[in-house]
Amino acid sequence: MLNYKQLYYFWHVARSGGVTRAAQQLHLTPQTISGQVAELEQSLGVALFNRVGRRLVLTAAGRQALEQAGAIFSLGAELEHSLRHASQELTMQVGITASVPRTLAFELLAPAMALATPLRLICHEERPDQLFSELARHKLDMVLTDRPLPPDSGIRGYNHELGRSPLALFASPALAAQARKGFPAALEGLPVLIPGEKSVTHDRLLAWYHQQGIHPHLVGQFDDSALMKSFGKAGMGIFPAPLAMGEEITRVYGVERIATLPEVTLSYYLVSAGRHLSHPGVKAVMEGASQRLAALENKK
DNA sequence: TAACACCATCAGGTTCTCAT
DNA sequence: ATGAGAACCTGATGGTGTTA
Repeated sequence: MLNYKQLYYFWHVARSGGVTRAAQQLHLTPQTISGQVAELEQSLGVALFNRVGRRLVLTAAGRQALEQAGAIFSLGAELEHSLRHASQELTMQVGITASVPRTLAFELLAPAMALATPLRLICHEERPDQLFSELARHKLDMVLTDRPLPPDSGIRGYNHELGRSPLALFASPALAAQARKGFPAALEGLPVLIPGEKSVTHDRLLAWYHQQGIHPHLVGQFDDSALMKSFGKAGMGIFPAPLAMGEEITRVYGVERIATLPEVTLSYYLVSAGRHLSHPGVKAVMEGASQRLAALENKK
């Protein structure tokens, strides 16, 4: 029978690069770690490390063990997390990247708040890589993002597409009127506000301008989409947003929709730590998403 | 090249848990 | 209460890397 604790010590040694560092992390002495790893090797009948000088180098078996141990501890954490939450008030920890419009995030999360079991929602906004790392450590139940978790990120997570919405361009009434006269050629020379470089919209919009043979006159770049809209409201420039947000943007910011760009579609994703969505709140978000997005687009 | 620091491991003892 | 075994400790040792 595999000793879970010994495997855990091995996992720490392999990841930290040595017995001493692993001992520091685990608040144990190196002797204990070394002894337990040696026992694990003996019980498995295979060397997990080659002793090269005073360094420990993973053998092929060690690399395989490291990879599978990661999956085992991830499952263990998932089990612990779900059991702990089963006996407590249901909470849902959500990470939201800055590039997801806040109103859209609200609409997507709303089905979770309508569950029969009361749920406490805790939202976090961080850089995508930080959110994905928190998700992998089971600190979050899901991440809402416009850019899926890359397969080569080394982080364990599963992308679930929630829905798509074409991109639309908005501006203050005067600027919008100028842009509409002979759209899209009329955009040449008109000021543009653009989301930050980490946003998918940033790349897609610039590519669209390039395709149309128009040189965008960039006057501002914003990680915070609400700030970009405020500048747009003041007539500082044309700005992009998903069509699904059109009704809200025109109503709240008093701007007008210039045009929809059907060839530029934005996707939104729910990223979960496990393949199956066991959390009822996460499940509700996933199930209600396409309906919510469609309802938003019909409002326009 | 010698001195030193660092690291892994061995030996032997203690503490804790669990079954009887 | 007691004994067995697991887990951990301290002290010591020897090998290796670094630096003056």
